[in-house]
Amino acid sequence: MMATLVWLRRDLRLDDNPALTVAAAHGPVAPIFVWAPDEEEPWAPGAASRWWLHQSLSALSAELEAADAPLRLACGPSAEALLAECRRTGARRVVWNRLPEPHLQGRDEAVAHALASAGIETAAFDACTLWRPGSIRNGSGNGFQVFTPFWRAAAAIPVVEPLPRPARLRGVEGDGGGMPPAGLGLLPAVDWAAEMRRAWQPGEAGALEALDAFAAGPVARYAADRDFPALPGVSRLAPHLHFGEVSARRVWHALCQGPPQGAPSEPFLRQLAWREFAHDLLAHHPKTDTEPLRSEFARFPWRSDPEALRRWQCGRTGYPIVDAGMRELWATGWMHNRVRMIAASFLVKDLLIPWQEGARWFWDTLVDADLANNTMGWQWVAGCGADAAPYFRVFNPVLQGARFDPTGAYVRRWAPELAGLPDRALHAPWEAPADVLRAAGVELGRSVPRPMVDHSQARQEALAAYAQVAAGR
DNA sequence: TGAAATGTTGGGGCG
DNA sequence: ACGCCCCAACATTTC
Repeated sequence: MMATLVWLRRDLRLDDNPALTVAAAHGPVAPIFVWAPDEEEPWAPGAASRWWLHQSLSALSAELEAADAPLRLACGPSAEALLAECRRTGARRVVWNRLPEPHLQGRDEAVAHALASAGIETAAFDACTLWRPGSIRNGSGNGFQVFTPFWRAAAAIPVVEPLPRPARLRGVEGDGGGMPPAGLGLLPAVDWAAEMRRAWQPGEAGALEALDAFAAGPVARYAADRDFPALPGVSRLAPHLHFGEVSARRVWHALCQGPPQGAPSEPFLRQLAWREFAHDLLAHHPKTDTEPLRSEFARFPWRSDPEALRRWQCGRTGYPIVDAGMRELWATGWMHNRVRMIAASFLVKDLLIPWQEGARWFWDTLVDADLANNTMGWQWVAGCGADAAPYFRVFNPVLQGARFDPTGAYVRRWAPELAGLPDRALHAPWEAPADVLRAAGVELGRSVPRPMVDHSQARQEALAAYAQVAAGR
């Protein structure tokens, strides 16, 4: 029987994988992943994403090997690699699950066209989001600009039941022994990933373990614990979802039987819906990855300050909660969401550096870097996006630290040079008496940087800059 | 999914 | 006893 190629991209799972399921129902399956970063510009995977992708492909490769349908790895261009694989296996059909990003649609259409021209049948499926892209509409048929009404409309639409993993896969006769994941060159030349290996288990098994662990406890306390970065209060599913190691539909149904509104897990389901909202927004406004959704922000008086950007990136701003967050990001490829908001607000509102610079840094360093989420998050913080935080909503890094890391456990973990300070001094060491600093071994301006800006002054300047934009509206 | 400034209220010290 | 002031606590407004 003729084999079907399954073109895997960010659906690196066997569970709830429509393309794989359809292929398996037809006969032999030849799964293939094509590494073609040029085709994803300007958003080719960043360094942290490449590390994750390598691990995830290794896991999937082992899984598919054991299932008797070995994964083929190839380098782009995608169309050429797929055509070559069709020739090699004798396949006459290629199936895949759609990617949501607007800037990738042209590539996928071109691939489909190239395959069709060669007489190859193709089929694509929706497997990334909870609700069919474009299906959440307001009364007048438009997309939503505000989350809450989006959520109300979405929650009324049932989420498709996830598919079980195919009972049995059959690979192509005598296949195996292709290029190993290392051949793609995704790993960094210098191994900086030790902390990442400790923090994560990429791959479908790791994703399902994370889901089970979250469902078994934290989800019930999510509303209360999610804002405290020192607590294990959040799911940490984002990178698994980004690479499709578990489907959003699987997560939804694992945490929700019956209607979402009123369910104990509703606070978390709402968070999953933010991901949907982000994808919806990006689909409707494909240029917002680089341009503000609110066009008046195009004339915002941003500063260019590479040195300040650098200090923010490496966690040397002098504000402990910001620096702890930026170092957690650098070490583990992830940052707690509460801290993302604080750190992002600091870059945009205290330093007046364009949100695009922050988005680019997150893109390169986050293992869960996702264009829709990243774009929406940064525009939200900057106040120029949908459902945006009004620009005057400026986070005070000292108050936020004291409120959400009251014991200092988070700051002490990621900024250990401050660990000896008493809780009270931890979030504003420059205000501590000299003897307290000495006792803690803290030398302001040496072991610990002084705050690079005065927050209350920076806030005034941010408000003035905003007034300038608002005036011209 | 803010924070600061400003306004209001009420208790207590005190002349 | 009474009015005055101070200020904490809370509410509202403003940025």
